[in-house]
Amino acid sequence: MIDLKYLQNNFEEASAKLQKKGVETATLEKLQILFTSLKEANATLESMKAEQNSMSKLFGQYKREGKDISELKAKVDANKEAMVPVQEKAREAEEALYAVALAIPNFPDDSVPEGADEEDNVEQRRVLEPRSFDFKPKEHWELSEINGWIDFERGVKLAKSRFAILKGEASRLERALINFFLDMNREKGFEEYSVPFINNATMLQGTGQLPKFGDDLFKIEDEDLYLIPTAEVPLTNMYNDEILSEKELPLLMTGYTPCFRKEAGSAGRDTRGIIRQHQFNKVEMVAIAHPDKSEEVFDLMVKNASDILTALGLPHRVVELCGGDLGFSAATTIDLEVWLPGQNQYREISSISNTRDFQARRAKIRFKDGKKNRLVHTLNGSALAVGRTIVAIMENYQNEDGTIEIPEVLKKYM
RNA sequence: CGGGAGAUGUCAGAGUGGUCGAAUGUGCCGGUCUUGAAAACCGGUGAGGGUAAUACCUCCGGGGGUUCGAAUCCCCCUCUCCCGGCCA
Repeated sequence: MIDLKYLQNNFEEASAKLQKKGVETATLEKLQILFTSLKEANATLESMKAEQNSMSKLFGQYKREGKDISELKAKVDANKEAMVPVQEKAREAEEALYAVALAIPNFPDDSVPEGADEEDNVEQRRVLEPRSFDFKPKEHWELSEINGWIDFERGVKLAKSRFAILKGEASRLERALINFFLDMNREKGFEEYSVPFINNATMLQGTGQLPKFGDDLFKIEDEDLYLIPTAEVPLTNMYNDEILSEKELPLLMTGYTPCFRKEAGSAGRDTRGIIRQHQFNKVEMVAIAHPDKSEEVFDLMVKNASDILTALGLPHRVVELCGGDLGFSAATTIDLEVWLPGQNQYREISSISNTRDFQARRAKIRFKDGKKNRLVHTLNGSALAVGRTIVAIMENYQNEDGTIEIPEVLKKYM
């Protein structure tokens, strides 16, 4: 959630920032009005409560002294009755405020480039030269057919469209990649965790998926539980509603989980192959950092993800997302896009974001800064998306006959 | 899933209608003592809102109720522990 006090005191600046993300000023004006009316309602209610409290104290005193309480009782009853509508108003004001506030995206950093969509993202650098082929490289789903690696039909039979089965060497490659990623992350100081793949609504709200993006989640029937769309949710929320000590920061975490996404808005995109599935595996990095240090943690995470791709010999580019392409919770995001010769384009394989204090405010993650409690910064990034790495290996390591070489660093894992 | 017990500050744990945001111990921070450390002793130390700062308001698992007044009484829910059932 954004800082409402900041919005109130610096309205022009705040609304200019959010314009980068396409939030209309009218929405923010509405939010500001709701915030003001909540404060007013609370002020009225609290003074009435104060009066009620002090009269109640008197009540006890009168009784002890054997005084007549009938007049006091009449006053206290009247005040109590008068409080009912005020209380209702305050409750409504709060509900109305949070309904709007929780749907406002994070402020982008000042450094974030202007732009409407991915067309306006800014390429920072390329790593590794794409290999030149003396034959026409195939797409991964064609290669899958030749090697019998992916069973799309039976995946659909088991669940529905956009579910697939990996077979034999492909399945072992997947397992090898997960281990390789976890080992690389651990070497950089990320502690490994194995977490629940189902989280409750409070946690989903903490990281920003709820309430606005409930349609993208698989919900467990009759339970307050959801399949996680990313390990960012459990890893970040491990510290939900906690106060950390400054010396334990930064907390660097990594974990492998499957990710479940309805992707309600993606009909028709990447329908062929395993680029976009309802279930995919991912190894995630999450960091909880001191607000003054989150920048360097962010750089570490970007470097780590890029180093993993380099170790695998996969050409990629580093792209800074523009305001319009930035996710809901992110203040700044770097995407790593891997080269897919079959598709003849770069495709996202990792997304690394600093959410600043946006998730921390929602999830109430703080640390002791001397005597005061301050919000931490939370960061997350893939290292890496496993399914898309398989696609990248297939397309980059293919031979003319359609067979696929296994990258050197993975051989000891298979 | 059935039976029983419970949920209070970092943790342990007292508190059964007003004097309780809450004893005591522990942890943590600061100090005295010490060459230094430990021990001992002294002081400080929950969270959120509100304010220029006070005042003030809210929070004793969550929600509702009784009462002038609820950590304390009543109802519902969740979770934890023990016993049994089932089970990787």
